[in-house]
Amino acid sequence: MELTERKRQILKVVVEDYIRTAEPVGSKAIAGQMAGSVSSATIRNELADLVEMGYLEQPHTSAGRIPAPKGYRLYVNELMEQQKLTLAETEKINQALQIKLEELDRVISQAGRAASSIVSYPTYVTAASRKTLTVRRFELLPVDEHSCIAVLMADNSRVRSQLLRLQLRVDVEQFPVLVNLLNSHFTGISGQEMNLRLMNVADQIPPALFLLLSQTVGYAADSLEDAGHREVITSGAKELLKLPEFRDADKAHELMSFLSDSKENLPMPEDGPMQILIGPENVSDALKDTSVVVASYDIGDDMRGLIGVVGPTRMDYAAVAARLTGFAEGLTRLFGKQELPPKEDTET
Amino acid sequence: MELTERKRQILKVVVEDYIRTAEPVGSKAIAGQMAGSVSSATIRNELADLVEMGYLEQPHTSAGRIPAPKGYRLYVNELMEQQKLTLAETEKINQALQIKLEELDRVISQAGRAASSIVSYPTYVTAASRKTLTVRRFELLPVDEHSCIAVLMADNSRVRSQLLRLQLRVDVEQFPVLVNLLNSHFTGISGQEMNLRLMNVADQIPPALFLLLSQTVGYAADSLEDAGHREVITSGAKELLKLPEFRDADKAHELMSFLSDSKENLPMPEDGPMQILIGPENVSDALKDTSVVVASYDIGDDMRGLIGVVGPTRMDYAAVAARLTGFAEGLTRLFGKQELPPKEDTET
DNA sequence: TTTAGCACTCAGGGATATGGAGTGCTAAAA
DNA sequence: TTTTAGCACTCCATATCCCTGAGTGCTAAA
Repeated sequence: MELTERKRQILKVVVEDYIRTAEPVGSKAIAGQMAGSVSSATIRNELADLVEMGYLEQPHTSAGRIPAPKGYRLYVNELMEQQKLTLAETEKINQALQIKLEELDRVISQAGRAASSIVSYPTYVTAASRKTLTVRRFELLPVDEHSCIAVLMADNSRVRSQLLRLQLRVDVEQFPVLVNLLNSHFTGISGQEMNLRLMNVADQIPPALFLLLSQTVGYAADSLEDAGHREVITSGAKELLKLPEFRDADKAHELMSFLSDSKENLPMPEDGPMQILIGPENVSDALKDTSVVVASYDIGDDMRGLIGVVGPTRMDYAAVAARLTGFAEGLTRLFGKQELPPKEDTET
Repeated sequence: MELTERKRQILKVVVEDYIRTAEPVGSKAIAGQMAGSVSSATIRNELADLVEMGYLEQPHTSAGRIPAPKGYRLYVNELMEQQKLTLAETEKINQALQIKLEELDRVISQAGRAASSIVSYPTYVTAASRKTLTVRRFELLPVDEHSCIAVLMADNSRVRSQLLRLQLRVDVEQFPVLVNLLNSHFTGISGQEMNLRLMNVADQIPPALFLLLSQTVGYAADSLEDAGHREVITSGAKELLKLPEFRDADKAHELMSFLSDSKENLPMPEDGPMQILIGPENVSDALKDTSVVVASYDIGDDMRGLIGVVGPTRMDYAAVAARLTGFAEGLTRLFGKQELPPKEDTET
């Protein structure tokens, strides 16, 4: 059977109506919205065809039709009109992005919350490095005879520091030696490699120094791993409760547990700036009845972040996609504006 | 009317039964649990008295009784038996506390999640400094001509660092001068005072230096404020959905919004190691129908943290109190074990 | 190919029974 | 004076039934 232009029109109306009302839509309502060009009886014939072709579903005889996943897919791919953000919405997004730049992960989590409040669905955010991070520079600052501060700067210009406890006493004059060693042999390599090289120098320097060295390297390796790690932050799960499809507490609980526990399983598509996953297209079972819209944004320094929205299959794809894209662009701009990850001074 | 011992017994049975089942409890059931010493008719007389005295309530004629807030209060104050944790539970708590010590706020949020999973109610956690923090030591490490790293160590031994961008070129030789100035004039004082002193030195040093100085001081002041700030982290809100009293999505949504938005209003009692707030005893309207159990724990360095549990008025006070106390003690131990906030090395 | 008409289906909602848990009260027993 | 058994009464919860209205599928005419 052929998918005529009229069928497509009808499908579009059904999807958009159902997105709005969450109620099955009937032939009469469709006829009304199609400017009276055809009668409801004709629509009914078309609807029957669309059901047969798998684009629509019927909860029971004598109910209206609701879109099937295949119908949503067609809608998203071909029927959906690019929605433009109103000035007010753009404004709102930009306002939400007036984040004081601090720790990267804080920005991420704030961004998630802001996004969630804008699309009013739960969101998840993540930032992942595209290439493995390395340390660009080490520094060790003696504090007292029991401790010193290790400072390291990654090759994405992020700085971390940590107080280290000295297991064995280390002479202050030895510090420059150690720092030299670190900077000459442990920069520009991955955490694993660091640990390997550590073995090589084990018997070439005194034990006290080696202990401190391995502490520092251990800290560095951990930091790198941490920064490269795909931490996922979810927010706004409570928005689910507003939706009629999650008024059932059990369902809501199930999805919320999934969102807060098994974050590794959240969709992380690699291709393109935006992707929409509809119902059963999701791999995770918990998401089989929901749809996910994911957009990616660029952080400087070869990092790439993802920001996703989880909602019912009947979510307003056009609106969410537009807002999310706007948001991702905003984030890219935000991070692009300054290569270094520093703060903006509040006053002075 | 007098509150006889038997009335107290009955009250206790009612509270505990209701906590377990969330259903009004009737005279017959009570008689059964009181080892048959009296008949249900007698119980009924007593129940009527207890209602009159305000300890119990009756949803409607011909229903069983449920505890009134006053009844819970008496139960918590006098009737409740100190519950001892089983070995398995202690074990579970200790296991949950095997947290790798990293950033303090991460520990806090992890602790919250762990606690929530143990008591299966939503929790909130916070850490607040008892006295104002100050910087003990400053350090500035030149990176290149556009940037340098500021490292500062607070008087609670926590170390933070940040890449600073140089607005004006600063000669490398000037760095020690600046560090000296910082360490001699800006240590041991609060953030506000720092900004004041900044004014005083404004015209005594070259502009380039002053700019960097004020950047550093600004960063320090921010960090101190941040650390002293009462950030509240909530977790486990989804647990609410399991409870019959929150099967109504609207109610659940309301409370969850409160938990995630208006964190400042969460109860922060100052007295004693533990406190229980029952229903209307809560100040916030959103908590009028819920109870809160809060325990405090000691972080070293004059810091004090709070960990609270939010649940229905019918929550199992004895169990929650015991677990929460255990948890708070565990946290105190955890922080006490090592004055310095550093990590334990994972390997080597 | 489209439309009007008509019989048919089914979910949702309101009204109406019915069962059962639990009470309050009274009068007798301890 | 306190406790207990007995009994009538209350009221929620559940099930049942019926009805309405929206919506369909089909047929026959335009």
